[in-house]
Amino acid sequence: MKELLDNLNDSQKEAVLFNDGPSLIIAGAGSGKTRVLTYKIATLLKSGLPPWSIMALTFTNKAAREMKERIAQLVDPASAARLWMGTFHSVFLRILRSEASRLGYPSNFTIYDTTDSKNLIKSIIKDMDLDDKVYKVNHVQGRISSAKNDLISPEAYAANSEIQIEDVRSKRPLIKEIYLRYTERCKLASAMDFDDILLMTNILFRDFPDVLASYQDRFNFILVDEYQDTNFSQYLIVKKLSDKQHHICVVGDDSQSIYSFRGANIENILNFRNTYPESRLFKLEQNYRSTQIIVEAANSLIAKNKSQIRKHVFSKNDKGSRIPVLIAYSDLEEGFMVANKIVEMRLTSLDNLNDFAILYRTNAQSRIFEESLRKRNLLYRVYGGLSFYQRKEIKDVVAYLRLLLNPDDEEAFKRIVNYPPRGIGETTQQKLIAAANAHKTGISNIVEHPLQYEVQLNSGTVKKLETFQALIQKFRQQIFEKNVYEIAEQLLRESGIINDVSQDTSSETISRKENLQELLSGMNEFVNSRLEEGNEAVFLNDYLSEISLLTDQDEEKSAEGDRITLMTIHAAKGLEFKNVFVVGLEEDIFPSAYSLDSERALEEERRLLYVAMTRAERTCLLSYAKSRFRNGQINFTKPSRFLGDLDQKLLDIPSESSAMANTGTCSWDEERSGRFGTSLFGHKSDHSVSERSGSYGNPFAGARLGEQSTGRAGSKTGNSTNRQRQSTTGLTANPLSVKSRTLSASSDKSPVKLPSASRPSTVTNQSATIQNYQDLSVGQHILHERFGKGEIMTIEGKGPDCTINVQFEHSGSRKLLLKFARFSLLD
DNA sequence: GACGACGACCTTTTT
DNA sequence: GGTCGTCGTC
Repeated sequence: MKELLDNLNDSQKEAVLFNDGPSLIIAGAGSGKTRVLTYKIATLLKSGLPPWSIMALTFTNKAAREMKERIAQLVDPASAARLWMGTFHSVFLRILRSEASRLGYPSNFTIYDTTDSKNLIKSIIKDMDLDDKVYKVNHVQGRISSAKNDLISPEAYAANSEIQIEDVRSKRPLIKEIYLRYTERCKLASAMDFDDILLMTNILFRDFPDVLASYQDRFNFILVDEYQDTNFSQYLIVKKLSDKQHHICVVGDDSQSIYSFRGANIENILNFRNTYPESRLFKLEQNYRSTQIIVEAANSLIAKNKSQIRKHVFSKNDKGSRIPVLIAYSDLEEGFMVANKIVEMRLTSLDNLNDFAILYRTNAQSRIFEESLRKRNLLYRVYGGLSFYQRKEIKDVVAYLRLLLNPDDEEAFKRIVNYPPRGIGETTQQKLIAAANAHKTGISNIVEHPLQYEVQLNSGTVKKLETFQALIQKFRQQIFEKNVYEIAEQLLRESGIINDVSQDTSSETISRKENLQELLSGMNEFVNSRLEEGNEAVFLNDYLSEISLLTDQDEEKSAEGDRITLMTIHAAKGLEFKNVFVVGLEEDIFPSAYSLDSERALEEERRLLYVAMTRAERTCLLSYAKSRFRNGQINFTKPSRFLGDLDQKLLDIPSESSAMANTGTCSWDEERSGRFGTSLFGHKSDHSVSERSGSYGNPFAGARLGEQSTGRAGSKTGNSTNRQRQSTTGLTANPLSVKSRTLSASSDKSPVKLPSASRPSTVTNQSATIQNYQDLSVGQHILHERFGKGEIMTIEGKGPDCTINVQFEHSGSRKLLLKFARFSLLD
């Protein structure tokens, strides 16, 4: 016990040792939060508390697994295994399975994942004859999900005037009806969605006080990690469970609350002390991870947020060096700069590729970095995106398995009743489901006795259904006789899936086959490891329960050697890397365009950057591009306002790039000022500020004001066509793009002749097309809007049809058609 | 009912 | 640029 505590600093020790009542541990980034949690649990175990009386709730399965491992080392593996430790969803799913009957569910109920939910909502919208352009699935699903997280039933939803006003105002008054039907359909299908797991737990505890009491007695101690990311539903579960013994300890950092989009409520942590007035507060403020400069910079950023718990995170590590800001002309160049920087850093250090992470706001941003890293022969690994279990072929097999276990699983049924094709199409499915709904019964009754329920089917269809049923029944009889692997393997063959996948041999189907193979071996592994753990038998239900809550986050495939990590910032939470690139620091990306209309959302974006920066141990680098290819066109971007929030003293902004900026894009500010006069904007243009700022001042402050006050109103309306045009010309310059050629034909008419006179002052106009073709010569240096700096290698043809070959510094060599190419001359 | 072509819309973030 | 859904044809 004593040795245990020797590894902790004073404030950590205090937090670990206080177990007499509720406590809140505010743990700054890198302050050893996990350590405190594990040591606390270890201490509790060593003091004699049985492991099954401790509930520890984490945010991801991975976090739970890691903590278990550490506790296994600190105490012993057997105790660690018996802890009730896991995500909210997995822990309460376990409880729900054993109490399901009280809620009117069979214990083998299905978990609908988000795709299932959306599909169901989609079909309800269709059933109701609503316009799916107005009732967008994502929106409706979001409304329902937040209602559930706020514990608002369909009835309460309909009765809540505030909600109703909102829905009516957004022209979607019938969401209440969709919600109601959705709930009924889930019930008929014996299915719960993710939110239901928490909602149903609350209902269970509300309606069955005896059940609640038994769990209150059972769990002596409840710990919650990442408390800042809990939602109301989770808050209430924890509150109720701990109401008797008051042994609750929550750990979190309000500065790292980044999940409000899925209902997380930062108020939970901010108000903890009101909820538990007798609680103790502990603060862990020493950051052991990062350099002083990184910590200070992150502090300077987060200080711009209004709502937070006061704390002072500090580091006693090396001071470190200032935070480099990489400025690129285009998204493409940003990729090259980052890749080059990594190469450069590895020349002067012994860092492995594992020591580097590229963190971005959205998954879509990964591609460019993948390309640039590939070109540099740097190995990398992309996290996120489509999880293994979300792939079509995998979901198909899983749907079969789900249907075996739960015959009423409507979404699984729809998915596979006609896959592989067996002549039971849309129409038949519709009839079956309509009948199920009409009779308020599960789909299995209808499928087994279509004629009794007066479903109008021709005899051929009935036959086909019977054949399908026979197949399912055959396997269903085996689910508690054979293990998952055996069942799935046989099922793949007999259902015709293997056949279907093997039919054509395009490269895509090959990988589908491989995926199926991987699924099978995963099942095999699952069975074996469960047997090793001492389980007597491992069946389908165990497997499905396990994977229903699994995400790719939890895939532990990271053993594959030395690679650079690419992931979203959300995915990076809780991780640390020696060197971190935070990329795409541009308005509308980071902060996201969706966050701009609310201060709350904006603060969350700021916290997101805080999280990103504090992942770094030694070096944190920030980057942005001045133009970005998005949704099929080039957009000009503004540096993120967050760059301006950071303490400028701590940033390292290359003077060269601000000099380059003057010749390039920034000239549009001169133009703008020239035409309209500075007074209109009431501030200096970006670059004139940044010019001064080499050593002092805030180069981004101007940018921020600028984009807010001038609005890009002008460019949004009148000039948007110009922008599009520009994107086509941009593409034309790209020899790889075939499509663009056809596009450029249509825009041919105007842009060529427009140059100076008739065009309004826009970005487009600035690094304008070159009119005096004779000015060009081989060897001339140019600055291209998208490709950056380059040198002209050859010139071919004359006049507007002249093409030049340019060797770009970071974008390779490209052929540019002069009349379209947008660049300015250097030298 | 299956398949292929075309067009719309898209992008936060995930248990 | 990529995916998903719709529409038209066989």
